[in-house]
Amino acid sequence: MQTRSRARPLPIGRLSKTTGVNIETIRYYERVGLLPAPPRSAGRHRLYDEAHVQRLRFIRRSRELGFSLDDIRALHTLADSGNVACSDTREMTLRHLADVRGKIASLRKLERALKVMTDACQPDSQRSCPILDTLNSGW
Amino acid sequence: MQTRSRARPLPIGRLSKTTGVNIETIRYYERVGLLPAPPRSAGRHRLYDEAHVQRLRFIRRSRELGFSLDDIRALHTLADSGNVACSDTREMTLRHLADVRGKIASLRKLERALKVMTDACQPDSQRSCPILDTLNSGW
DNA sequence: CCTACAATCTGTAGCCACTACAGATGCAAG
DNA sequence: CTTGCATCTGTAGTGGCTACAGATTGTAGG
Repeated sequence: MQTRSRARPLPIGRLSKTTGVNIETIRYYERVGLLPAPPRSAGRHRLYDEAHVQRLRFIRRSRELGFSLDDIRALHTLADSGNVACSDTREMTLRHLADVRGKIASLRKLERALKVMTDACQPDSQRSCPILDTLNSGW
Repeated sequence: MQTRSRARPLPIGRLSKTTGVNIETIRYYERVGLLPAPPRSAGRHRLYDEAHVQRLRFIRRSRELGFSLDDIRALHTLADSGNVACSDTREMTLRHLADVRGKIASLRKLERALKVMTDACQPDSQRSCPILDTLNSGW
């Protein structure tokens, strides 16, 4: 196979397709310093290589796990620092996990409250709407 | 008791304190047409009455239940329309409930993935960081 | 009545993470 | 060389606030 030879660089549209990240988002990541600015063609079109593909996949996966762009910047710094930095990433991830669990807990509270309201709101309760009553007077 | 006499109007700071809504947020709600513009003093300071207090409490409670400002506008319209509109509010609330449940489900997926990562990342796994490995190569 | 000082005013800009244009170029296939 | 898609830059919008700056107003104490 010849894929070990230097791969030809990808324009932004192909990078977008292979990584599943929107073109506008890729340019946004470059603007905010998350993805390094690639070299350009003579006509100023961006030309990406395999390292950019890896970097962008890292970013996408981190976003899917709910990390903020600041978190991802920190993860990049750790990953690039050479030393393993496992305890740092672990700490970040645990913080994020705690955050996610907090969000789940408050959404569950919400879910329960909304369920109580819709359960109370039956077609035969005609003289007032329990949902509006709740919103008007608290619960 | 004399509280049945016409209550004296509240300036924005008192409205903020009695409802727990930030002053800037109150003005924002007025700007986006969620809270009706109150009468003003000679010096253009806003003067709120009891109806505003009720309206703002309604908004705050709806926000706490996760309704968007657009949802709340719709709820106000329904509430003000005179007829009970129970089926409409119920439908809105059910939609919102489904949305909340969807969010809970995806946060739970996230939670599981993050837990797997932090569990794999033990102090004795020295040669590479499982978290960074996951972000680099997928899972 | 005057003076402090607190409260409020308007208008604008920032936050996060994108997304959506407009209008001007570049590039590659036929 | 033409056609038509891809890409370029720059700007503005989204939701739901929040944070100023700089000017005015309201009010309590002396």
